[in-house]
Amino acid sequence: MQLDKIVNYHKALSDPTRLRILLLLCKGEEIHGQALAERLNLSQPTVTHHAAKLREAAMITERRDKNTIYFRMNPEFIRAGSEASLNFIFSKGTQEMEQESPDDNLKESVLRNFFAKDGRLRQIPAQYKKKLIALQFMAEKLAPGTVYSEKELNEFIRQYHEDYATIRREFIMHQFMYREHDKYELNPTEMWTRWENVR
Amino acid sequence: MQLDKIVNYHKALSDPTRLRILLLLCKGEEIHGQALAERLNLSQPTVTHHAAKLREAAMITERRDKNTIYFRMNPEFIRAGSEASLNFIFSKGTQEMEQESPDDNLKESVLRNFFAKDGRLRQIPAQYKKKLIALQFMAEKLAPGTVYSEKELNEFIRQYHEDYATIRREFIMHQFMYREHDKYELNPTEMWTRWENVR
DNA sequence: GATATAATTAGATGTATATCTAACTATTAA
DNA sequence: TTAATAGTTAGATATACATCTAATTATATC
Repeated sequence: MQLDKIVNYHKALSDPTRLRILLLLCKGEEIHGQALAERLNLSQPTVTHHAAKLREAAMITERRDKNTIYFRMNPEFIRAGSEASLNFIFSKGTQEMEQESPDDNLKESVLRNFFAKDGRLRQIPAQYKKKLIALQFMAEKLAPGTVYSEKELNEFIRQYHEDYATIRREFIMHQFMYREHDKYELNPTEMWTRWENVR
Repeated sequence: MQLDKIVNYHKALSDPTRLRILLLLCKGEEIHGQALAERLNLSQPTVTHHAAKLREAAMITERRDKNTIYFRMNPEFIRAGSEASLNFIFSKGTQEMEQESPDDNLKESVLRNFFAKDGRLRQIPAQYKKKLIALQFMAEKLAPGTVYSEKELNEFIRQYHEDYATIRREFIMHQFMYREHDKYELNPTEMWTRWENVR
């Protein structure tokens, strides 16, 4: 999973000792383990520990000469990780693909399986994605710009399901509708919950 | 301390749940707490917990409407943190200032206090920075390019201090000298331990 | 004032991890 | 082969923190 790599990148950099090690290496010089331990006032095993983490994240490279292991910074990987992280958070690259079609097959199957032939909702789907599909399907039947009283809205929902209270709450919860002083109104569709970017 | 801010930035991003929250917010939409909790399959307190961390790192902003708190991503700060982190690691900006003068006052005082009038080292400084100053002072008296036998080097060090074994080891440890088959040679001064970037 | 809803705080629990000392391994050199 | 040196591994300890449930606070509405 992509996410874990990003997490590991930031874990590697979220410790003051490791940052200080990188700082010591940032001039490009090589420094060996014992020298690091002494400079940082740490034991050798602790240096080994941090070196392993930095190596796993490809932030340093190592060279052996006799008994001594010299560390050197790997700046390209540090920069690359930073960029990958930003791209991930801002969803560069994957955004376009997932923007469209929230799984049309799923939508079809939910409409087929959860709604009876007479249009009523058999049961409220428990699974998150499916529930949203059912909610959206019903919300689309409401008139944009119209202000509904609670009573009117209950009546509307009752066309589909007896448990209007739950569904009314879900409409609010997932931002299909907005409530003010017991008056209900459809939100603009841009605000309707999106599930494409959940992953 | 500057270091802590960088650590906190990466801590904020080193948890999969928080990354998923940012991912949900990355389209610029607002999402409120309960919706986040449901989407991520977490309890509301857990969302509060993560929201607090993200807010501390200025990665999200919050807006209250009635009882509900809506979160929105703060992309500028996420990018700014990334840049600040790289600048810190690669020591942009501070590098020039600290490049010079490893604390000339300290150097003077060490040379004055630890070396006698006849030039001998009274005692090996225990404090790291001071020890390096004393070592460097002595190392500078060695001839670059010259290969010393262990005996010769011991004699040289003895000019300064009886404990030539310790000082010889320190010369190696801190990369003032290099040893191969009992032959000792001065390292190029670029390799001499630098302390400017320890902080 | 009473009730409902959203969020926060408190406290418990389990896991992750930074650090140390002691023991061990690997490499070099006498 | 033995001794010395650098590094690693094992195990202990303490702290950080992600998560939950239960109780509390804050806001809005009747």
